[in-house]
Amino acid sequence: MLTPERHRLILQLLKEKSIVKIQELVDLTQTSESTIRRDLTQLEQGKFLKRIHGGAARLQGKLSEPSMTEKSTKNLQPKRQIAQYAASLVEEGDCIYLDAGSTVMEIIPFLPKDIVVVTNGLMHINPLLERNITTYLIGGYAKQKTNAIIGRGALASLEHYRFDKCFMGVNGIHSQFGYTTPDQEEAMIKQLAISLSREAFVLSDDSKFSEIAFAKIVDLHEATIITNELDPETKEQYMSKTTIKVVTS
Amino acid sequence: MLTPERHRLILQLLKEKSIVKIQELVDLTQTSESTIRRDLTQLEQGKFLKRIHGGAARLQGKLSEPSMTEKSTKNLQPKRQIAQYAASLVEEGDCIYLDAGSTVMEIIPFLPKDIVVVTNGLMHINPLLERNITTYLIGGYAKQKTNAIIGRGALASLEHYRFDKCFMGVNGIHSQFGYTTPDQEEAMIKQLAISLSREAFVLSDDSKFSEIAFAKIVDLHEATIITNELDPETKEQYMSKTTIKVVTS
DNA sequence: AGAAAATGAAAGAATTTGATTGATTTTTGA
DNA sequence: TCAAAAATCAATCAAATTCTTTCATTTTCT
Repeated sequence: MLTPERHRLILQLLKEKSIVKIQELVDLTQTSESTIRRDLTQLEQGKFLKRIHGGAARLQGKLSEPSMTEKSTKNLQPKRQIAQYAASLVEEGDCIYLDAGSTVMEIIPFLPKDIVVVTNGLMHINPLLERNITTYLIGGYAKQKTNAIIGRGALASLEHYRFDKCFMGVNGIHSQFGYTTPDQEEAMIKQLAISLSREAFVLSDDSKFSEIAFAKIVDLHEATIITNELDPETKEQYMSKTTIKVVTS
Repeated sequence: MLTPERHRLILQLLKEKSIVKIQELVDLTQTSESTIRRDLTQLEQGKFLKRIHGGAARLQGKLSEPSMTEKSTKNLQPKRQIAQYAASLVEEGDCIYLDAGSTVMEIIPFLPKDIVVVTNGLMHINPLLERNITTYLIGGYAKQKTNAIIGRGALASLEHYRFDKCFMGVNGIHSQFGYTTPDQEEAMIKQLAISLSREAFVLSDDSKFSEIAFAKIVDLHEATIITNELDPETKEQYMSKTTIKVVTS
């Protein structure tokens, strides 16, 4: 991994955590402790962070919102592992579709730069543009709650594209009904995007496996699930119907 | 657990409790009594708290209150005056187009709620959704520099709409060539949006009137210029070709 | 290929930590 | 009130962790 890439990852993590341990960064970047130490030294010289014994701390960041943020960061680790693996599937030159949603957003820092991204996720735009990734946005109705573009116009807009791969988030995965999401409109977008892709991937941490179905959106056969730990019973239940890639820490 | 992280937890607990016992902190941080004592000593030296027998107490003055940044006075900038007037032209039930750009964005706080907005400006989305205004986004290529959606897809996406009014920003206004903008792609979007509107308005403070033309985008006849002060000579120069509404303070 | 830069590993120095000990303070109970 | 008991405290030390420095190896650039 290139130096600027590592630096970017480190600073990104610091935006969320305010304090990071060396070991976390070693895991995140898959490099040695020495390299991380060198990175931290450089970043400190550039006044991007402050080194502390055992890791690094954010400089100007807000120290005053631990309760909510702290909780979300604990749930962030599996999400990020999944995202990192998913991003490794993307090859240079690919044209990919990114579904709206926080899980899928985690992919962005790990994506190669020389690709084209199409998305209906408003939250994705800034991180993508900051990385200088060519980005197309689906047109249509802007839904406030999920920051997604949906509706009839979105479907029409989406139809003009074809994708090498698409990465979808879901609210739940149901062994019989398929991937579920509470909004029929969003479901239609997801389904269309999947049908426009040569390969489809669903990002889901284990909490999403449940037997509560809201809206059937697509048969399990058509996509690969990328998830973290999964108890054997659940896995067996799904394995006959779909491909499951389990990302371990 | 890293030292600053413990310190943060201790101070946070002190915000809620005003007095904390050593044992509470041991439980909270999962460390030893010795460590907590050392932490308290350090935090007392830094004047963050006062040690008391059995624990620590919050001290009176709150240093941690970064005084709220003073909201801008009632001194309305020209941009805002123009925006406020422009917004007053919008009636309930209207469907309007908002061009990308910071000048046009100023309109948003003044818009009536019961309208439909279509835009190619990524920066507009959040303020619009926060006001619960129904918002549609044009699809297409996301241009980083101006945070605008442009390109062939954007034109196609735009074509499906019709507007009661549209509000455009410009880089310059040229008496002969018309409204100018440095990007041909953006110019095409602007031109199409204007042609799809029953009425078109151009928002421009006086600094935009200049004789430097980059790209002609539309005849002056088709739109009304909303601007602030304008010297008589300039005004006369344009008046025969377009409608000018001058907003005064 | 050769030079320059980046990387990973290792050794010793420095820091942090937890347990212990004895001193000090607070509480208890007659 | 006073002394014993209990709780808290500061000081110390050894173990664990982390840090810096150094050097050989790999990668990258010319």
